[in-house]
Amino acid sequence: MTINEFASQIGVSTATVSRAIHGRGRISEKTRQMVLARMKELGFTPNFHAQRLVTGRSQMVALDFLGEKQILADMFFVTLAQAIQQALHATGYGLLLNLMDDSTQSLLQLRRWIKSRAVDGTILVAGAKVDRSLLCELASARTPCVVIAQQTVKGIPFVGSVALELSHGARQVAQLLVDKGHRRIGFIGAEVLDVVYDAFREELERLGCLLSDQFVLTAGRTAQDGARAMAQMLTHPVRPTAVFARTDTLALGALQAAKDVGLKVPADLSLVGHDDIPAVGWCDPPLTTVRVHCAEMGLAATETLLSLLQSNLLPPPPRHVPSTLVLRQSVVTVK
Amino acid sequence: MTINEFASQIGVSTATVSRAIHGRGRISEKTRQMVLARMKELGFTPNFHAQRLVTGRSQMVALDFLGEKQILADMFFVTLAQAIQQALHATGYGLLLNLMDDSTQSLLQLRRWIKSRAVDGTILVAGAKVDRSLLCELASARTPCVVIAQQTVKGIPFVGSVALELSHGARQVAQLLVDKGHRRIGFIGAEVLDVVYDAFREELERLGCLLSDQFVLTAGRTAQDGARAMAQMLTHPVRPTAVFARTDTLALGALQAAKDVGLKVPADLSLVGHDDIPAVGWCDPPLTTVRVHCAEMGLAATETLLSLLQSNLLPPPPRHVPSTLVLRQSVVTVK
DNA sequence: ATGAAAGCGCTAACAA
DNA sequence: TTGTTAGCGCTTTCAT
Repeated sequence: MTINEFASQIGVSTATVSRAIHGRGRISEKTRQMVLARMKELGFTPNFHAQRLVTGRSQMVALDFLGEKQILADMFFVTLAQAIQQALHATGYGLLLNLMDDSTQSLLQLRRWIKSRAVDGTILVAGAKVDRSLLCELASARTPCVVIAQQTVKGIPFVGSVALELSHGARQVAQLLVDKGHRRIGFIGAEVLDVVYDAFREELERLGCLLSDQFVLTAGRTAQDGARAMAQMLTHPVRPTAVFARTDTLALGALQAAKDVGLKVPADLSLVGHDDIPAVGWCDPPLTTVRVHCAEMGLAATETLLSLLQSNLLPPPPRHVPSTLVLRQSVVTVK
Repeated sequence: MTINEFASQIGVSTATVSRAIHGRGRISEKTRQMVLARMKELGFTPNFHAQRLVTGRSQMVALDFLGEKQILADMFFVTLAQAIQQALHATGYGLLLNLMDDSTQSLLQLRRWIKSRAVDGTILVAGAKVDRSLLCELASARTPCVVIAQQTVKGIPFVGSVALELSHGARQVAQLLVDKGHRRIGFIGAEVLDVVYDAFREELERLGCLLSDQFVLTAGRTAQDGARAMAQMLTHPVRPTAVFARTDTLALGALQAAKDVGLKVPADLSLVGHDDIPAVGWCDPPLTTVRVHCAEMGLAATETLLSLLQSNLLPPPPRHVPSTLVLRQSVVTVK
């Protein structure tokens, strides 16, 4: 059923129907209620595309990972996407998903969606490094966009920013360990020594505790990598009393390796992970770790985007979502 | 830029541009290439909504979980959604995501999308139980829909079906255990004794091995639940030689509990999980488990939907995606 | 407060 | 082979 058929069936003009639907323009409350009631009764729903064509807005937002799904692990994704979708839904926007493996493909699709006006705005998940020129290009289409990344992005019109502040949790870990009296501290990194490592080392230094190079290892992704790193670290004549692993997966492997050489965690060795994956909640002992607040990130990104959508003029200030320490039972005061 | 402006700028009619874009209708290859080239040059992209309005098809598909996200765990979601999105992308369709918590809300949104023609079709993830009347209602809108569930759905026009055959993997586990000489076998269930349990028990019976009630426990979701169940099972004077846990999470807890009472896995007790979550690949020992093929499910669902989209006439036969056994190191021949 | 009518940008008959 | 034109279903002036 079209608005024409519907309007003539209930004996009003299409303009009146439209006014009743949107609640704007002059219309008496009585007619409005009548139209709304009969819409339900006759099951009339306006054609989405006709509305979009005439208003020029699609009421859709794209979510794109630019092929960098690894960086925000799978489990982060669901929480993030759900938070975004629900926040968008509340304001009548829909979420268009782009999960292409290849970032080039991903971008191609995104550009087409923007140029063809299929989406009004974009949420980009950028991981560690942000391609500023890409953002400038997107901005040149005058379509709002917000970037979730480890850094803030400023000074590009139409581009908002949500920064995942991993340094915060890392500093909290440093503080915790120093508070508990640890002085020989190890770090097991993922492929790259990143902002977490930097912040951790800096904070330790600030607290008067130097991170010795021999206790800093770059391991990899898997639990086996973590186990290997821990085993290697434990070959030193003077062992660390606490180890911070860049990911929970590494930490889990490290935990196993420590147990394998007869060490008790946390009695003989304190251990801290990062990410708060479910498994670290029920290993033995449950690991102290750092949590990334995905839902908050999603919400912040959505709010930023909605604000850009309403007034492209003022780019809202970057939002920060710090990671935070989750205390469990794998850290004790050093003997 | 609109098609009008573009067409007059390059000196042809809008019809010619449209023909060039879609490659149908009579048009010389020369003009076609020319138009395409100038499109790139001038950066003209047709307005999505105008196209949709006039063709009456939205080139969008909705993915909906009906608020039942628990059932397909988070990690399944990403693989599934990605497979679907990529398969859709290849045929020019976009994916509209619906992750609402509440199934009522979820349905409301879905109905609006369908009625307003915002989507051409739907992929529903239904988990264990399928609401047939709901499907009939959706079908009455004459919008294709495919259901991913544990059962097949047949006989509803416009409704396709992809069945996740968990019974297959369950039977493989039964066979494996019997092959390895196990006769006293335990089962740790999640909240409900489901198709996995049924198939497992049936297959055991078929192989001449009865599952004793005292070795069948209904535990819960968490690893702790699994640990508790295993501890209880091990209080029996005659212990099982092998245990099948309904989820890997339960199995991981059970593994810990077995170790805690001094049992070696698999030497003293064989253990099988279900779901193939990453963690079971790197625990000690790596667990034999059952894998659910999410990407295949997504692909099958998408193919089914696309076929329905092309010809609503013949509902394609239900597709089956069996779960399969993943052999690792937690099962040995019984002594 | 309500109605008439002019588009929104595109596709697809129909004409040429 | 190409152009002309009538819609697609809606919103929004501008009249009334």
